[in-house]
Amino acid sequence: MALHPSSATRRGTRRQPEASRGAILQAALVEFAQEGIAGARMDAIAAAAGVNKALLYYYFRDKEALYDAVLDDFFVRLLSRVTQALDGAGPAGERLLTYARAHFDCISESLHYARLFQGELMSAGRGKSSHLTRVVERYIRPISVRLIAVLQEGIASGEFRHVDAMQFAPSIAGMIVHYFVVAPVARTLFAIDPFSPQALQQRRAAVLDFIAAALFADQSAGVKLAAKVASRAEAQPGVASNAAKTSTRRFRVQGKRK
Amino acid sequence: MALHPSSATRRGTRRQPEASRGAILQAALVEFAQEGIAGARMDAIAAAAGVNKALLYYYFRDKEALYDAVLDDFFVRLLSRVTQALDGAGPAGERLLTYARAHFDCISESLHYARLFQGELMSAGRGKSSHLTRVVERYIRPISVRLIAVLQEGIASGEFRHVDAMQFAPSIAGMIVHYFVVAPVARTLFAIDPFSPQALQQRRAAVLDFIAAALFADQSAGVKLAAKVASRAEAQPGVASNAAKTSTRRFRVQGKRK
DNA sequence: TGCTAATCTAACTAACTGGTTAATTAAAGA
DNA sequence: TCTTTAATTAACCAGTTAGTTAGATTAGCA
Repeated sequence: MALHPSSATRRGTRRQPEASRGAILQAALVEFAQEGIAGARMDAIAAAAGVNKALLYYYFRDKEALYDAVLDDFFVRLLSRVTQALDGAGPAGERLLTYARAHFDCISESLHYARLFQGELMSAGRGKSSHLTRVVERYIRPISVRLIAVLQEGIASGEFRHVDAMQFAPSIAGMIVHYFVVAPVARTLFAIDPFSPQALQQRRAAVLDFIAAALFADQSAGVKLAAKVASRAEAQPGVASNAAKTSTRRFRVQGKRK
Repeated sequence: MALHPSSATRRGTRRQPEASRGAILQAALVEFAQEGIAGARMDAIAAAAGVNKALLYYYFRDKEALYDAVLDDFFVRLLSRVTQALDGAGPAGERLLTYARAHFDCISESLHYARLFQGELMSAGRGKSSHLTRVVERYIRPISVRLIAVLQEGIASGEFRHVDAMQFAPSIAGMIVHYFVVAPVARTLFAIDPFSPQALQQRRAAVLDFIAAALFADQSAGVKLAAKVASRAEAQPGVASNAAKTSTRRFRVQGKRK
């Protein structure tokens, strides 16, 4: 993801703050997803982004701040997209399946994020992780609240079985995310490319089918609806830009720790 | 997990190879689960185990070998227990739900393992991870083969819906494992202890219910069976020893890498 | 043209980390 | 008792790695 891969980059100045910041963010995403926050190397990120390592500290306070920025970059998109689905019109069943599809699609479009987040979950383990707490409060809680509301709505209307929404909501999310995390296993187990367009499409259908079959009171009607939602054409065409939405203003807090 | 927490340990020798090796393995499990293979510190493991760091290298070739040993320690148990369930007697539905319960219980009994494995999945990311390949071939493939067989048996007999077994099998496993990974989220989101006995029991019931509802052709019969299997009393009482099953013989391969 | 602020880098450092070595201790034979 | 060997440690080392610093380059502006 180097900025000027081959061109004789006039060193010492490129004067492209947006591009630099974006390149750093993108490189950091890949590195963090692959290695985890502990395994990620700032040198590697800088090299992949094609900038000097010090520039990372110019734009981001430190490793942790860069990590937070990468997380935000994804969750902002996820939240907007998923909320749109959950707050839409139509019966609870349709909204829920539309949400599931949106969530799935959002991850397939930027494959690194699933592993990135799993990594964060790992290190969160025992003690409160400030990263995780932030993400939960800012993004996951709003999603969760809406998702549970939709579930309860469907249960009340008799469209869904009488499930425990507090249990069912994370189950759904888990079902969606899981595939992307386990992909390496699938690769060696079934000797396939789990991220090929066909594989992804097939998986998406299977996930929606699974959820619908488990949730709807009228199982066969649910399954039919799931198939419809799964095969629907893409709604969002471009989804706008990736990163570089926050101001380019660099960081520059001369607060030395310790 | 220090060996002799407070007693004036006669330094220089404890002459308890089994205990030392076990303490190292246990400490390594906790550290690896919390920090990932990259974040784990050999010094920290040694300190937690109450032994000198060099002893880690006496019993295990290097960090990676120790990591492998920790993984094996869990998967050996999981494989035996889960295989027992899948190869048991009775109709496919009962065997499948029994398997799900065994898998869930196996993880709840040693909570670190879920995160440990997720960590491995993460770092496996792109390039083939030798750790993961080993685990897949030795443990996951055998389980997977049996699980798929049971699924197909149930589908053929009409007990299950016509699902894609290759998709459904990982979905089940994901459903089971997911909770333990997402636990940190649940902790901050719902302000509960996701590992309390009640929470675990409740979750187990929900997982079995979810699976049964999605899988059985006769949904209500499946759900009923799931409830029965979930509330069944424990089968295994002690499950024998934890680690220290492999010989104590230390490593001592003077093969320097590089 | 010269000043100022934003952008960017080479070179450095202090702390850490995986791994090694040589020595020490106790138990088990001979 | 003497010797061997398994178990264990203190002290060390070489390679990394997050983070810093001082300075260079350029665009824009007065």
